[in-house]
Amino acid sequence: MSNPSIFSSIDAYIARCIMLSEADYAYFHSQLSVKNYKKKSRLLSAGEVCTFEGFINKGCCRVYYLNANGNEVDLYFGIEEWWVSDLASFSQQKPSNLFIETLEDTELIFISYEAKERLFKKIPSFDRMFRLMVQRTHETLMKRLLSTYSEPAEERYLAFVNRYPAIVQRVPQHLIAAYLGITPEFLSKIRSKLKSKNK
Amino acid sequence: MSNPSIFSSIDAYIARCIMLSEADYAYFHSQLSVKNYKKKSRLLSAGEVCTFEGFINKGCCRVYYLNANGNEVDLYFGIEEWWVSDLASFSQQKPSNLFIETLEDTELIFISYEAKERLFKKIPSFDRMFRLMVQRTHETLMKRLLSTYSEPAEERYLAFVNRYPAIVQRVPQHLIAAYLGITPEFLSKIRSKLKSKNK
DNA sequence: CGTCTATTTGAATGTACTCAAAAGCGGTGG
DNA sequence: CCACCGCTTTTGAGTACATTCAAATAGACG
Repeated sequence: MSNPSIFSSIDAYIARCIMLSEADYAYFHSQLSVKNYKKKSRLLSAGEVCTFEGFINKGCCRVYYLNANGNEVDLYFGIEEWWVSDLASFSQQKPSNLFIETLEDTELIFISYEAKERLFKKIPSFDRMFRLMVQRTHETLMKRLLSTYSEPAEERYLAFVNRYPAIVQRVPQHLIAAYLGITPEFLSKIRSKLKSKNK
Repeated sequence: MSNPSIFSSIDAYIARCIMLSEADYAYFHSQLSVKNYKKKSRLLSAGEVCTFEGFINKGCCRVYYLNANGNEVDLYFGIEEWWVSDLASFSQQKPSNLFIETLEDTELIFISYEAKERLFKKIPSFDRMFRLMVQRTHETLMKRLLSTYSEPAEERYLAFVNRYPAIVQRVPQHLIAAYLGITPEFLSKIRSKLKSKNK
């Protein structure tokens, strides 16, 4: 390893789920690769098979979908300590429907499909780690789905701001609209309404 | 086992994901329990900790959420070979936000939290099985979220009918409306519009 | 058969969208 | 350092999708 601390963030992430020996960590690191991207780099396009799960060491990405009307819908934004991937495409090695791109200069730690399989074979507790990870994502998605069906856009926006204040600072507003499933114009109107309320 | 074939459906389900020995299956079965419920039985209420994952051997259930306005939103309907649970509540042993109830007389195969942990310990490939299971659910949820943001209610209804024809037959229409995130009145209007179209 | 619940229909309303145009903001080059 | 360009955000008018409320009809079950 050129820089002994480059994996410190991902190691800390792992350590919250499972216990690994020094040797396990060394093997884990041997299966990873690190890469830097400029702002607005495309990491995945719909139609490609997603070849990686990427841990954001530094930077910001968005994962989005292009619907039949040509509108982008943002699935989520990732900052430090988030993973970006299309799990469906990656795990089944089939073409993706999603796009992933960087919103800032970004340093990613990659794990490939083959490396992940090797990891599962050599260190079975990674099965558990990734299961817990997917479970958490699942819970988040479910809550989002429920709030979409239960709350008007204004409340969903407030909940988003409240839950992801760091992301609101870093992501342009029209992308947040695309995440909330509303038009940028409408989000702007919501914001101006909220502003006049709080005065 | 009183009835040697009672687990045949769940065994077939498992076999699609992982390979198990006869002994493994025997142990697996020893960790399960089977229970029959009448129509409209409540299996879980919001506020309770979800103590089980339930595999539907026979019957039909719904998993739903009660929002702040007192409206029910259906997360999904389960028929034979589906699992019903609140994974977030179950896996973290914290109070649920969901309700689960039967829509027909239903036979469920239960696995408790402790039994599942024992299973993971004794047969680690179950970690993999449940990871794959959550991954599939994750993919389904994601598609649903995207379609909610991309398609009007009419198309979502058609997609639902197309994807789950068996469920449409068995679940009352106002619950399908609650799944689609629309009012029963509006679903009725969509249907009558579709009917006049296809004549 | 009667009761209870589910579905349909209609009118009025509201939330969010489309389209168009103006204003703001950030970066880049002269 | 300012001017300009492109992109983001705001604002407004008209429209569409979906809701609410109310009432009528149809179905299911004891």
